[in-house]
Amino acid sequence: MPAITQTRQKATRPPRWERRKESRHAELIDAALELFVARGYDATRLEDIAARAGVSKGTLYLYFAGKEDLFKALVSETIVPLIQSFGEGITRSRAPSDELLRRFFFGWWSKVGATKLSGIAKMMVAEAHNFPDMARFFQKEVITPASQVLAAILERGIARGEFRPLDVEVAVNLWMAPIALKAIWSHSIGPCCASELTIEPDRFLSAHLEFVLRALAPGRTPL
Amino acid sequence: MPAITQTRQKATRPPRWERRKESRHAELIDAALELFVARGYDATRLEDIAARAGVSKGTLYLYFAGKEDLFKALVSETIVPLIQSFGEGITRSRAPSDELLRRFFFGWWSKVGATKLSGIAKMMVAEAHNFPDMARFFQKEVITPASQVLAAILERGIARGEFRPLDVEVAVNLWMAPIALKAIWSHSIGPCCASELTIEPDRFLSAHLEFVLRALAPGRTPL
Amino acid sequence: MPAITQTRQKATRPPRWERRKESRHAELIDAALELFVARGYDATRLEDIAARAGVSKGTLYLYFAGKEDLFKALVSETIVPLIQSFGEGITRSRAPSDELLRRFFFGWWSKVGATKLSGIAKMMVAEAHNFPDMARFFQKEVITPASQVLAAILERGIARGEFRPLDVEVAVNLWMAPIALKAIWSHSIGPCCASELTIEPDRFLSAHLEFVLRALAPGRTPL
Amino acid sequence: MPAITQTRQKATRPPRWERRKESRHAELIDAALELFVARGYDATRLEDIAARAGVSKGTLYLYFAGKEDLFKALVSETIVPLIQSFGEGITRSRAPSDELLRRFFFGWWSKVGATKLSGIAKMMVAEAHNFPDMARFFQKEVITPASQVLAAILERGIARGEFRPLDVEVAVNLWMAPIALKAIWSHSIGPCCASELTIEPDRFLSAHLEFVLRALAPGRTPL
DNA sequence: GATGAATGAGTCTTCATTCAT
DNA sequence: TATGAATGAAGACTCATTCAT
Repeated sequence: MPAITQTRQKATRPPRWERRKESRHAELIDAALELFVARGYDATRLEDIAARAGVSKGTLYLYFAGKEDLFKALVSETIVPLIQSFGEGITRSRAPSDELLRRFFFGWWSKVGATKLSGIAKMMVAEAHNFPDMARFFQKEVITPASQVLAAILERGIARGEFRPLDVEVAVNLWMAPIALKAIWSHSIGPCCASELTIEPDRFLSAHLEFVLRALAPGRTPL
Repeated sequence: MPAITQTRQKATRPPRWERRKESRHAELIDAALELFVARGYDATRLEDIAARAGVSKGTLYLYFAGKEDLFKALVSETIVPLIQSFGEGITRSRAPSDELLRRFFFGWWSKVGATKLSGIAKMMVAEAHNFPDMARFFQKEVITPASQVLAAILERGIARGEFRPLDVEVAVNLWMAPIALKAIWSHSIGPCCASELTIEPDRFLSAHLEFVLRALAPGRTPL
Repeated sequence: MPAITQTRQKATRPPRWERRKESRHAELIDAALELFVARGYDATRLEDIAARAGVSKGTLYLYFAGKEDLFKALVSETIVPLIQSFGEGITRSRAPSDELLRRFFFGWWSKVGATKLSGIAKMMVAEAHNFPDMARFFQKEVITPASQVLAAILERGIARGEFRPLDVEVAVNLWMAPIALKAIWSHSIGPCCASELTIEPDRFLSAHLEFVLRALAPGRTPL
Repeated sequence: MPAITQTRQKATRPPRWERRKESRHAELIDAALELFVARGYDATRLEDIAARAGVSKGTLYLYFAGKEDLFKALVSETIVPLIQSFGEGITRSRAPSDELLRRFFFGWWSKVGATKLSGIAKMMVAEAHNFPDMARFFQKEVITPASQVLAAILERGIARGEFRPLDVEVAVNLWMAPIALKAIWSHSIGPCCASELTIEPDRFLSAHLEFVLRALAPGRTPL
């Protein structure tokens, strides 16, 4: 019955208006993400966020309790779907471990690094001190899970003899860094400098993967 | 008797202020660095900077034209000495190239990463959008020179047959990332989370060096 | 019972603020005129203007970009209606020229000199150096038009043989001075001194008119 | 004895330094007059006054208790000599009364209107509200005495039958206005507008005198 | 629900005044 | 006496938040 009603409304009223009303929340989150990432938390005025979302200043308060609440909702809600979709397919696969590594790095780039979600990392770096609980949330929900996926791949490869044994914890730290920093950079210093300095993702990721695999290659005498 | 009393008061009671023109500048820069890094540019009040430097709000304006000027002076003045001292000794050495790499990574850590200067990187990441000229300055004066030192080491090693040929530009990008991100992290998300997550520099740098050297080891068949 | 109480409170307690967009602008201009004239531009605090207009400090900025903008709006908007209403009827009249002079002086006094608009002259004198464009605007929109009306009367009288020929330009300067200075005085030194020193407008204007007419009387041998 | 010492010092030391030390007070008054007149009381910074007088900010406080004291000293000290020298010669003269009038107007212009002292009038107009006691002082020491000189001339002329009887009090008010306003104007709106608008003093004063004399001419039927 | 006028606490900045040198 | 570094109160302006409509 409600479905019918909704359908009717959709049919009779202009659907765009209807849809907007339902998606105001998401539109505000989107606008906030863009501006917080670009200008920083303090330098972003709520009025600008509202304007970008196409609503008035007061309307924002119908959806969020205030600036801080908007910030926290933005981080939480944007990160959660990110986590769920990422890494699930990888660990269950039967493919060789080097293939899993490839999927990990390229997948991370396409699903996170290349999306505007990567801006959250920049935001968290900038605002961690002022929102420590958000920083912990970010660490717990993003850094740690992603690291665990990578760690799982490495451990699987070692267990299967595809990789040489090594300090997995440190390796994960080291090998996450290039893609994490690239994401942060692309929202901060990168856009300010001549764009030719930025290396294309494919070249970047391929080289990273190759170096990682060389470091993992078994049957070598220690250096 | 009153004279004595007065003399005593003069001796014990500290004067309302001291005349220390020479050191004020550096003290204000120091205080600003600490607070800007910790709280961010906007969230830092000039009065707090002044208080931390032990002066009043108005005094700050005797040394800097305003908040923005203080920020820019801080970045410029703190970075310049950093640049000059770093990398000079490395490129002239006759040591084996792997030894130079070690010196590079450990030297960078001790001279930059471990100092409060590393906080500038975090600041630049956060404020690049609002201070694009500073971002370009940072890129030109810090990122590029440091990258060039690393590139020079790699090219020397390749030329001398110590390293296998590879894409130096990408390699530099990839291998600077871990130490750069570690510096940024240590001023943002790191302090918010349980400290045991942070890997000690020595373990971190040693592993990084080892992996890099494995990736550079010559005489291997391509993967 | 509580419901009734609440209703009563709603009825009796005035709301924290009222929504009166249309009249706020004029109320602020009014308040600013009064205070700027009395205390001078610099010595007037925006908060006092806002308070006198019955609004808060922040509200002022919804209507004016800042102190300077308020000042300029005040001058422009207050002067324009003044110009339009003055002098129109005079020049078209068929009355004798001495009657036109009477209308000019008494009309100027009732429409300008006696109103708070005369305060603008005092303000412009005080702030001309700091707002030269406003001073030019005032000269162009007030002094010059008023002078032209007086000049037109004099020239008409001379042409019709009612007045003796004379240097109209200088005469206009000289004969505007008493009424202009009286306006300025009434907003500055006048109020500070014993009020009996101030001559009533009627006695003042009548005498002025008489002297002017004697100076204009034809058929005299030159002095 | 002290005289000898002073003479010796004058002979041995560079006299300019010596003289400056003695005239600091006057130099500060001069600098203050210029800036207060040009920019207004509030908008003038003490540091600028000190700089223009060639001393440091602190030195100003060795000569004046503060900004207000400087202002008051400036008004008092600059006006007093003005009063004493003016009008004394006029009233004792045996010349015809129209000649006295000429001396009055031209003398006032050369001794006051044309000097920087005329700026004080502009200043008083602007600051009367904030310094009412100074306004009263100005009225008492400048306006009233000057008016009395003019009134004395008129009354003498009337008594001697050179002028027709009239309302002296009003006439003085009316006939002081052009020269007073000219002085005020020359420090405010005049400098902002095209200079050709300003009439030369001689033409201005001559016309003024002529009109006044026509108004005073005896043996006329009332208008 | 939606709006935007109104608020007022908070911050940067200026400058008269003080005081160690 | 002279200096100018230091102070801190004061004021312009911003913007997150509230609320009458």
